Amino acid sequence: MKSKITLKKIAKEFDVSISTVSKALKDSHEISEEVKEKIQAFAKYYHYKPNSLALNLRNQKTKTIGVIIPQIVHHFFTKVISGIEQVANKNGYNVMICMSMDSYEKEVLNMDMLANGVVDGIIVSVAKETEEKENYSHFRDLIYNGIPLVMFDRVIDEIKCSKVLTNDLDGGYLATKHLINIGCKRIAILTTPDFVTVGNLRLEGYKNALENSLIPFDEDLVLKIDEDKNIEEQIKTLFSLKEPPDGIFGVNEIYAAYAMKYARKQGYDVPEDISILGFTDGLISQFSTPTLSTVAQHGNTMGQKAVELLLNEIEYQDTDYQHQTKVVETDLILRESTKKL
Amino acid sequence: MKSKITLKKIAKEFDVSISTVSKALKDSHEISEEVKEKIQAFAKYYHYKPNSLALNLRNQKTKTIGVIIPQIVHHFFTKVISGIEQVANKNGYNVMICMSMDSYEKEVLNMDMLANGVVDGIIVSVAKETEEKENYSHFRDLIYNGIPLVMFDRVIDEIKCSKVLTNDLDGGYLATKHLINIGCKRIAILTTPDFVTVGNLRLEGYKNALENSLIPFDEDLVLKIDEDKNIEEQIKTLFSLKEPPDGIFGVNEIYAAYAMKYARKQGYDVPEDISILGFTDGLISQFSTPTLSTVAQHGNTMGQKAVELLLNEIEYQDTDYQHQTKVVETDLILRESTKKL
DNA sequence: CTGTTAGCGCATTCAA
DNA sequence: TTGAATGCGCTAACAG
Repeated sequence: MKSKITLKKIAKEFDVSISTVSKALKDSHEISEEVKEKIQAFAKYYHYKPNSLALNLRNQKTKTIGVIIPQIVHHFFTKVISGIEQVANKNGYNVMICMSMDSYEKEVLNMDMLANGVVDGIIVSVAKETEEKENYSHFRDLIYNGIPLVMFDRVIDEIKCSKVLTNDLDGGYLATKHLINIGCKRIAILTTPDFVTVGNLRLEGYKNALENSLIPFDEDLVLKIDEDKNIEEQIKTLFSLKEPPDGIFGVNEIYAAYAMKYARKQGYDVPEDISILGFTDGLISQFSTPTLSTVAQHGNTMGQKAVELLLNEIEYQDTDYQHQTKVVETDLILRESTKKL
Repeated sequence: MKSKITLKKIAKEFDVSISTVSKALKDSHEISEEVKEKIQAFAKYYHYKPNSLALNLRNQKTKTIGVIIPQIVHHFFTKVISGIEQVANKNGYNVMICMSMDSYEKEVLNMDMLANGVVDGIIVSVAKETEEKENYSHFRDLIYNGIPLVMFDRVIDEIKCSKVLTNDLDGGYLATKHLINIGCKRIAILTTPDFVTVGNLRLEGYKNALENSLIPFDEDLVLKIDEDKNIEEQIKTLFSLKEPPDGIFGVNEIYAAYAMKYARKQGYDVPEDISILGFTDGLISQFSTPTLSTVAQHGNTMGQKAVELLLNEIEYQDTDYQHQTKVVETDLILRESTKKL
């Protein structure tokens, strides 16, 4: 293995000091043309590149931002990351992605690792387990240590930092309202357990829409999916009701897809007998049959905004910068799984 | 902003030397119990964590591995990354993910950045543009500089490094053979442009299967998709043939899904009139209607193997370690889009 | 025009 | 038992 070329080695080669080399490579006017030329030529020939670690240590910054997401196998997060990459790169920053796998412990480990000088700032979408445990001290530590933090999508209200979120309340409302408008009378919602904030907000939006249309809320139509158990089995209960639903709102596309699959298997026609609406515009929605109407979440935009906020904080680190919360609106994308108006 | 606590600060606090603190925190026997105790307590209270940059610089290693993938919005890559994370973490390594966006330039930039001391080794799946340009000097430089490199899925034969690949040839064969077995007479293939190796290999497998069954190869049934153009339009040509296909093999699940969508729109019954088979077992395959039969690619396993190979190389860096090539076999997953045997 | 020195944060060898 | 010195690779202020 050839070890990398360093200033020191170049210096030895020409029998000059390290700083001479450093300056020569920066094309400093302090150095004679002659020396500069030969040093530059030599460096180029050997593909000299300053060692990032040394630079980072010296400058006390790394020009990279860390991202911690629960799962990468989710289309939404994948879109967010693309958005993050785009604007980070444009601003000369690199991106380091870590996964918490929705585990509190892994989230803490990743944060610790990133916080120790590895990145200039961190973007997080909180792990489910962290939301469940409500143990947020690692975020507080981070902020206390002066490392800029931006949360997106799954955020913690109590933590004071910039945030980017989907208008989940509104999204839930939009979805439900649309189902009502096309004539659904019994609208079920497939949502997450209570501790998942975004699920809760979408549920709130659902309730608001019902109330707004004077439709009584029926507890039986709320199904909180436990992902550790068989999802189909859980959906079954909905269709076993005395009065089964004629409309279903799934708070993510997987739930909606499962519901649609089950309904069709039971002989329901979608959307004639039952309309189904999802959340997040992923590939499943586009390729399922019938294609799935859904509330689009604009993951790309969220990622972009998150970086913008973070870079602001990184630059204004000393002055007292005001934390901001950006809300990204949702859109209804109507496809085949819901009846036409 | 409170700046992070360092050995220096602790040293000043107790009016001892930095090295004393360093040793105390390592519970060295050289330091008196008394001093150790108070220093450790202090460090704990202030959440002291050694600065990674400094450690890395000193140790000349970072305990992180870099991954460069073309796109993150692909289910396959997402699975690979999960596999990589799993075994990397288990071995105390962190993972840094970069995207080349299938661009040669971004691939080079990312590699340069990772190579400058940021990571101990790199795992790559080559960008399309790089395959097209056949410009591989950045890989050679990397190897020349002694940085371990492992390629997966989209690999370059000429570059000498460890590799993990899907048995694309066999996968293509399996898929085609199955279509033949269930009675398809005119089997079309939806593949990539020539320069994409994996597409080519799957096409080879397709040809082999035809030959093996004494079915003449028909150029008209080979459609090389240009992703920059409208995909549906391109698929249309296949169905406008005098003798349209009764079986379609798509070299990835998107192509297969598009084909199925189009066929159904034209009134074909899948699988009665036409059988469709994809490659890569992603979400689309599972949730489309009918569900898509496919050649499973085991992305997770590939990721795991890639890290294993890389870690080997990192450890045996000085000795002359033999590069290995691991082939991950494919499996046929039969669902509803192909006729039963 | 060139070199010396100091420092970023840490670990380690050697000296006291 | 403690500390001073050295080095990882680099830059920048300051001397010469």
